[in-house]
Amino acid sequence: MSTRPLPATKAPTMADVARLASVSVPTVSRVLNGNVNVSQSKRERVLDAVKELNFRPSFAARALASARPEAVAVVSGNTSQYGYAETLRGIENTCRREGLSTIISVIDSDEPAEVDRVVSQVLSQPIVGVIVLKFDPPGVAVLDRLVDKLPVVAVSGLRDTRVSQAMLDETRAAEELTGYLLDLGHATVHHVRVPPSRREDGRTTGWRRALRRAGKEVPETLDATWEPASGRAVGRRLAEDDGVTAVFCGNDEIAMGVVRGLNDAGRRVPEDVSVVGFDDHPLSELWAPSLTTVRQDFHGLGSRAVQLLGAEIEDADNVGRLSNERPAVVVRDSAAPPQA
Amino acid sequence: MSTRPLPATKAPTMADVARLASVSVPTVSRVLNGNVNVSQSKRERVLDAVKELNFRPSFAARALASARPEAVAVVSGNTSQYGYAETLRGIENTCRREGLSTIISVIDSDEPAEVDRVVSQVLSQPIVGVIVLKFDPPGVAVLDRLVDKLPVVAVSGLRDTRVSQAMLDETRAAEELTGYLLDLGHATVHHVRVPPSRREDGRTTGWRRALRRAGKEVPETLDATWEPASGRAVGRRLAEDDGVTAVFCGNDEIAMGVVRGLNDAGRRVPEDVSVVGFDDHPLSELWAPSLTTVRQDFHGLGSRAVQLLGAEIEDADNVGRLSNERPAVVVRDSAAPPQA
DNA sequence: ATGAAAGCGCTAACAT
DNA sequence: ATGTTAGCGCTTTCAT
Repeated sequence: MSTRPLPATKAPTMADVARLASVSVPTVSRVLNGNVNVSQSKRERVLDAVKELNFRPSFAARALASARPEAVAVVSGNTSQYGYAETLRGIENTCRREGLSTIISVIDSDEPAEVDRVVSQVLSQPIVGVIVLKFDPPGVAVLDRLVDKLPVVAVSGLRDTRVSQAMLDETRAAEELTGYLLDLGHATVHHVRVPPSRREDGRTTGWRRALRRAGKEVPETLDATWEPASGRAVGRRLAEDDGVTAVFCGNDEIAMGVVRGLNDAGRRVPEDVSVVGFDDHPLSELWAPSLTTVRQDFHGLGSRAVQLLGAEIEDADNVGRLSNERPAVVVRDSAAPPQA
Repeated sequence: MSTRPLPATKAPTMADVARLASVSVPTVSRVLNGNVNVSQSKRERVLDAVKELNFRPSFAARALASARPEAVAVVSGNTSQYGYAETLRGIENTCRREGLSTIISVIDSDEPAEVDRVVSQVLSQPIVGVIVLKFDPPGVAVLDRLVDKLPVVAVSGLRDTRVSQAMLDETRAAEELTGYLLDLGHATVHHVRVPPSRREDGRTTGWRRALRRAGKEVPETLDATWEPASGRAVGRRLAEDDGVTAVFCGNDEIAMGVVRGLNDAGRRVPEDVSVVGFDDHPLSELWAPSLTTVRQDFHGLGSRAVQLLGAEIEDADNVGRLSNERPAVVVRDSAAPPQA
């Protein structure tokens, strides 16, 4: 029952299969790689032997001998974050459909040692290319080191001309969302930032642009961390300022925190102040009030990244391509016209 | 700028390094694998050559030649789920500290073809062992196929005697949480289940046990999906029954949905009905009312799984071990004594 | 259609 | 301390 076939009987090799089927090793290889010229009888014997021995080809040996890698590496930051996780799923699904494995390397910080470790790990693997989720500084750092070494596709919200890139046009979406708030009649829109990947996020840029274009005052930005609770503190602070009637948050989780902080201080949403988020987190619709936000198709984003990588590999000139898509504003209940 | 060194110049091999440093290949290998007997001068020449050529050892070749794998495979279901993602992070971090890579295989369904694919992918990799997240049927199916083939550690809430296992004692925790509700004075506690991995979840078992032990009536269970929105529908349904004063939900996201559904129907939480969840999701504290729940240390769970795997590899007798931990009830605002 | 031979890039004996 | 020789498990010529 709970005993184990002692020293984990060594995995069978192709030679074992060949012996059992009384054929040569290359014949086994031919059978397993589908296609070509093998007589029906031998094919069957081989298949039987494979089944009997429960043979699995060694990924390492295959990669080494064929020099034709069949995996793509993905470098990602915090995988618990909703957007990351969904994008990863999109990449994984699409790769699978293309017959590629995905090897995920997680990177937490942009310290040189960490970046080194990840770069090494990626480059030492038999891969066709890399997809870097560069929403954050570690991602950016890794990308910088990988560019021009092998096919790389970046996934992010900001354009980077050195590589092919799958994007969600955060800037335009943020501009649109801010515009929506302004159209509702708000005098200006305050902005709570999530930790930016470079100098400035697309979300912040879009917000600023919308305000400028409308000739509105551009208030100081407030900063949140990735912790939803940090939004709550910001919400309380915001509640102290009567001039605040509309707040655009860097993501939905922060928005939820801000709503809560505002409520703590006795301000109602959306009656006293409108709050909008970004991402369309699965809980946004359930939140009270349900959150007006921007829907981002992260899963599709991952798919597009894989397709870009495929194109780049097929044709080496297919580099520096852009696959862009504008996220859609989702109007729900957390934003309303300002009260007289 | 945006051009690429044409046909991606072939990666340098150890032989290239050896040539450039005027030493033999094994010497390069010795330098790179740390330790032993290499003269200072040669070591330096090798290191310089490595740097100049930007050499990275091939993972495949190394695995093949040394037959000493340095990766662990992780089989996981839906990685967007909070608990999965956190456990994965724990595994990843701990493996990294042990110098192991992690290879993640995602499995969505328990269809035989899918299970086959994942099993093949896992077994063809040069790995020391597998960690299976068996919270759901696909995980269970994979585990069944992998047992006795190589070191396997299961991660879940229910005991499985065939393998080593890192657990969170959901049953006891659920019992405790239900007991807490009963102690508050509720006549009984209703239960909304999340999709179970086997016949019955530990959460459900613990709930039932607590009711039985207190001599209370055991109401019919209600079912939710993994979608938080499904909880909302359940909440509305629950609101129709005046006998419902306390609800234990299979996870926090469902609990949030249930609260919302109850509110939709005009019932207040916790005044009219108490609602508790499970997991201590990052948003639970922010929810209004903040959710009474059970904190699960998923990150630690992942760590423990890796340690178990380590122990099993060191000593083949170290099989079938159990690393258990009881999650802690977190009292917040969504549960209160029944009114009148 | 099939087998023999060579070799992928590395590590592990074995010499010296 | 260092080089030489094998070989990991597979794929790929190249014969036949």
